[in-house]
Amino acid sequence: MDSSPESCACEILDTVPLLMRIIRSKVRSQTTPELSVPQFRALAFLGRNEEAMLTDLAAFLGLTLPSASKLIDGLVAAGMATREPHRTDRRRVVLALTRQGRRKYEVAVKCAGDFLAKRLARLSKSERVSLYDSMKVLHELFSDTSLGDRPQ
Amino acid sequence: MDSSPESCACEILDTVPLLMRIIRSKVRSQTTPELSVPQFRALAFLGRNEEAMLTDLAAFLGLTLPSASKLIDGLVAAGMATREPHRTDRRRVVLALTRQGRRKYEVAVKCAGDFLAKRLARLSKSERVSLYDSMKVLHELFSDTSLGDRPQ
DNA sequence: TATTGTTATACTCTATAACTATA
DNA sequence: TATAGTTATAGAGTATAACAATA
Repeated sequence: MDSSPESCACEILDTVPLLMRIIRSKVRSQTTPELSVPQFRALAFLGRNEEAMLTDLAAFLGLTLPSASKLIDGLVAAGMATREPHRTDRRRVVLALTRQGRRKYEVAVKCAGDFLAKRLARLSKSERVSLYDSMKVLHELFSDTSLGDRPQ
Repeated sequence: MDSSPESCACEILDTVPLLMRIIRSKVRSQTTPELSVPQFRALAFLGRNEEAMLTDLAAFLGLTLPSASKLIDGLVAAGMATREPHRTDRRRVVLALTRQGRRKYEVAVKCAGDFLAKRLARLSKSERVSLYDSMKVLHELFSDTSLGDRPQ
């Protein structure tokens, strides 16, 4: 069994896009047609970041400020997010999820998680231990990677 | 250390999107501004599928036929793909990569692979063995998943 | 009649440019 | 002068509808 860095990289390139397609499909089944993919990613970002401002969100999504602003228009109109002026710096807006927005996000993630867990139950205990460890290792190894991202 | 199916699913949901962002970023750095993401995915599909017809590609990309047709227009104009009439069934078109298109795809994948491999070299041998096995297991476990995909 | 694909048209998403307001 | 955000406008990308050609 080959386990060179190159072979591992190949396996990751084969497997990660497959898993991502599955996750995206399950998430979308719970959010479309209400939310676009970028809107859902915004929901996820706002769920993890308290008091985010528009510039933060735009950077995360790889969008320009005008595009992020319009995207938030949609989330606010859908009752998923709020846009408030900042208390001290009145140039900023403070973005947050509504209760409904948070719930929508949690339900979608749970749907994907349930599907994965059901499949993972087919594995042996030792396979799952190895898998769990490997995911932790990967997360640690790549969590500091900076993405030379769009927009140009 | 918890290794229930649910915990494993959580780790996958944390780690896979992170890895996917990294892979996408590296691939894009080699293909933009020439190719859009769907065009690159089309390149990958045509690289893996000989004699593909337009309907196959549209299904894989989750696009309608008109959208897939326009996307191929772009790849043909860029010299990355060819569109020929089928030999016996003259309703069909046969899609294929040009040498340049194949090369573009291989270079982009190699760039992402090199980045991953460089990082993976930091791991111990035993960590890589576990990782390699886990990727194989995941690939096997989810390779038959059908995606209830767009378009509507 | 069903299948494969294209053309015509409209809508959504995103970017650039220009602007307002605040620090 | 620099920063945070919005409005106006134009360009990609995608969908639906209507069509042509072939099986």
